[in-house]
Amino acid sequence: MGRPRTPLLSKDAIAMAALRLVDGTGEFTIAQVADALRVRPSSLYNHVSSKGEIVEAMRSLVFREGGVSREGGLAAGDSGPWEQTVRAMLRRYRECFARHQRLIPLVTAYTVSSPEVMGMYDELAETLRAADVPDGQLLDVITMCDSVVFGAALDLAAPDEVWAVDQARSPALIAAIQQAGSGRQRSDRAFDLALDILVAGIARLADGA
Amino acid sequence: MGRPRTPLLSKDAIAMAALRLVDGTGEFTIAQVADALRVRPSSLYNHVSSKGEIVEAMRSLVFREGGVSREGGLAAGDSGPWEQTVRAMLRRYRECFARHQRLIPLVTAYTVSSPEVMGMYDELAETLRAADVPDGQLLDVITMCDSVVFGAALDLAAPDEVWAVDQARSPALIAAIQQAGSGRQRSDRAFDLALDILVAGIARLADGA
DNA sequence: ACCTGAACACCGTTCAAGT
DNA sequence: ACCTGAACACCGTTCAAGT
Repeated sequence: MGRPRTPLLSKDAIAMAALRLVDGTGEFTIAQVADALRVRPSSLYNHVSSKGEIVEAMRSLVFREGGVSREGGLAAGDSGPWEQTVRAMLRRYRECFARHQRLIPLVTAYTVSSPEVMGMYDELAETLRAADVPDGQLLDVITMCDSVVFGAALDLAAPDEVWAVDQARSPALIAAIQQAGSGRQRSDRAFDLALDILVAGIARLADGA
Repeated sequence: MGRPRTPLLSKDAIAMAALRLVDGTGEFTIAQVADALRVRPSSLYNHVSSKGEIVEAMRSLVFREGGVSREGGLAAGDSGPWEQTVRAMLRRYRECFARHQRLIPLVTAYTVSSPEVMGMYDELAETLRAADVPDGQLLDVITMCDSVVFGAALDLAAPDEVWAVDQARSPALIAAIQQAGSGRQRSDRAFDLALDILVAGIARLADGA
């Protein structure tokens, strides 16, 4: 066939096709992506150099789609109360992956931080510093925020049977599971509670406790 | 060759060989495991039914090795202050994976909960209930503990370059990165801080705040 | 510059055949 | 019951050949 007059592929097009596959099945294959784009597998290598690069492209795509990389109305310069800023940022961060839950295990495998994520950390750092968190603990707090967001996202991706009653043996855990709601609602509520605890903890640090 | 008089393989032997590979390279292959055990790839299928089952076997092995599944001196019946019990449990949980950091992304892919992990959640639930955390929030708190532990373990597994100064653009983040120590120490300190925040937050819940 | 077709080394898994 | 050898369908990746 030779070269087409206008390119059939692009990195973003590849990422979008792969993301659609991951959303649907939790996995993707070079051959499947090529099929979806009506192209031969080897053609992809004119635009990406490995399967891992496609994963990175998907991560970047998801962040751009969620508006995390943009300098939006919640940027560091915002003069509002830092609690609300932090809550909004972490919520937005989690929301990105809430829409693409099955991507989470894939990006967890590589912990490379794309520029989009770094921009998010920059914002968070500015906000926390403005809230008087000591420099020496800034990175630790950010690490915990990251853990909570990623944990919440993973929790969101997990099938409902994670908390299977029949596996639990203690009365306390059985009661807890029975009180809990269904998948998405429970996960959202758990995240809200985590944000409460996080913000309260940060406030204590800022007060020099 | 035919059947040997005494079996050459067992599930645990396979898991141990695979774990050694993962510890060394972050990956494992059926062929590699077979080679390490001086056996043919197809032989493994007399003891496990898939590659995924080997991952599960590794998870189980790591927990047994770390003593998480045992009913140890820190069991639910312990009458000491709940803060210390919670701290010790989560620390022990994280420690399991600290010794096998590269296993983390693999077990994160499947979120199946083995009996060993469930036993850990049972203990945690009993402790938190005894500490007067309301039933309705028990599972949310457990979810957050899980997030923090897994996040800390992932953080431990990540290469040092996660927080690459040259990627950061804000003064606050650059300062934070420069103040932070090296890999293991920083990660340990971050986890300690997370435990502080976690325990303080739980205490607030228990007080009915 | 960009798509193709053929080829490469490797992958996980199955199963009849051996003892 | 348990290891083997051969086979299967598939995998990611490379590269000379085409336009």
